[in-house]
Amino acid sequence: MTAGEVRLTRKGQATRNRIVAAAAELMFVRGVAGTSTDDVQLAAGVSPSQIYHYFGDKKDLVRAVIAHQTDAVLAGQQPLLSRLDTMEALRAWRELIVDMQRQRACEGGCPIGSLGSELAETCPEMRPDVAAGFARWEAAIRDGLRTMRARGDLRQEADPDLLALALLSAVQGGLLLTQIRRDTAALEAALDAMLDRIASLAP
Amino acid sequence: MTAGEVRLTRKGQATRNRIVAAAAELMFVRGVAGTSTDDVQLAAGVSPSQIYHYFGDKKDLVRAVIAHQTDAVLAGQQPLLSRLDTMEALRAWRELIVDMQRQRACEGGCPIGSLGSELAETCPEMRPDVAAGFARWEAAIRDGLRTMRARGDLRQEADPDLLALALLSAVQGGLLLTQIRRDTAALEAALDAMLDRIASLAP
DNA sequence: TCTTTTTTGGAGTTGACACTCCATTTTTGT
DNA sequence: ACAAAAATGGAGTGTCAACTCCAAAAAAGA
Repeated sequence: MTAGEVRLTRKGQATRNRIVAAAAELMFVRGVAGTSTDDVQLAAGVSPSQIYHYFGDKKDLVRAVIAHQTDAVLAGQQPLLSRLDTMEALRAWRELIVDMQRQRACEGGCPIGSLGSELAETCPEMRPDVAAGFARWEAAIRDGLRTMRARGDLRQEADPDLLALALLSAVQGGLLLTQIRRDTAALEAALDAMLDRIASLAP
Repeated sequence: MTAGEVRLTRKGQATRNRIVAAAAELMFVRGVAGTSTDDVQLAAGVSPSQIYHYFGDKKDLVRAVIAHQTDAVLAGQQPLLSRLDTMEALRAWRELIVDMQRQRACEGGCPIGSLGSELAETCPEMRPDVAAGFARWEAAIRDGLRTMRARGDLRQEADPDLLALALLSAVQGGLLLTQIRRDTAALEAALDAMLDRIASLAP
C-alpha cells in the first residue's frame, strides 16, 4: 500500500489479503486499539514479522482495513444499493440493513462508522480515508434519489443531496443506538421516519 | 463509586471530581484507550496513586466518566430539552446542537456516542451505563413529543416514542458524519429532515 | 488535644505491545 | 538449472501503561 512497495507474488498477495481480512474482523469486534498485531498474526496464521513485510506500520494496516470494510459494506448491499431509485427499493434496502443487524445480534454497529468514531480524533490523518468510504456510500444513495427526482417521483423542491446525507445519518445513528441497546428498534424507527419523509415528498 | 467505598471528605470529593472532569475531557478528545492514567494524573494535578484511591481501576473511572458526560450533555441542552413540546422549541434545539458543533469546529462528535461506540464491544459490562445515558436523553425528547400529541399538535396516529428514537438516531448519525467530515451539513440535513417529518404529522 | 481516618506523594513492578533483525525457505525470471 | 527477489519464522528490544506499596501529611471526631 505504501508508495515504493516491492511487487507482490500471487502468494504474497494472498497473505496480504489474509492479514487485512483478519485485522478487519478483529478490529470490528474489539476496536483498533483493542487489536494487537499479535492478535492479527494469530488469526491470519502468519509469523510475527509478516505484517511488517506487507505494511509499514500498524497505521498502514488500519488504512487497508478501512478500504476493505468500505468495499465489504457496499458489496453487502448490492445490488439494491446501486438502484435506490424507487420507494420499493428503498424499503427493501431498509429491510436488508435491519436484517443484517438482527443476524449479528446487533453487535458491532457499522464497520465504517465504528472505525470513524475511534479514529477521527486519535488518528486525524486517517479521517479522510473514512470520509472517502462514507462518500462512496452517500454517492450511491444520492444517485438513486436524483434519479427519482429526475423521473418526477420527487418534487422539484426536494433536494436529493441533502436527503441522501440525512438518510445516511439516520442509518449511522440508528446503527449506533441499535448496537448499544442490542435492539433494532432505533434503526427501524430512524429508517422508517426518514423513508416516510422521502415518500411525503412525492408530487 | 464502588459499593463499600469509605466516605469522602469535602476535599476528597473535590479531588475525585477533578479527576473525573480531567478524564472526561481527555477521553472525549483522545478516546478511552488513548488516555492513560498518567495523562489523567497530570491533567488533574494529582499524584499517581490518587486515582486508585478513588477508583478501583480504570474501568471504574470510565464508568464515572460516562455518568459525568451524560449529565454534561443534558445540562448543556437545558432549558430547551425539558420543553421540546412545540415545533419552535424543536427548531431552537436544532440550532443549539448545530451551533455547539460549530463552536468546537466539528471535533469530537457526541460525548456519549463516542464512548458508546468505543466501549460497546470492548467493555460489554459498560454498555448498560451508556444505554442508561441515552435513555435519559431519549426520555426528555419523548416527553416533549408526547405533550405535543396530547395537546393535539400531532395526529393520533403519530407515535411519539418512535419519533423520539428516530430523532435521537438522527442526532447521533448527524454528529458522527459531522465529526468525520468536519462539516455540519450532515447534522443539519438529518435534523431538518426529521423535524420536517414531525411537522408533517400535525393534524 | 489526641486518636483515627482519610488524603497524598512517589518509587517500583509486571506485563503487553509495536516494531526490528537476521537467517532460511520459497518463488520468479532467464 | 541458477541467480535474484520475495516470503517466512522466530527470537529479541525498548517503551509505555496499568496497577501496587508504603510511608508521610492533613483532616475529622471525641
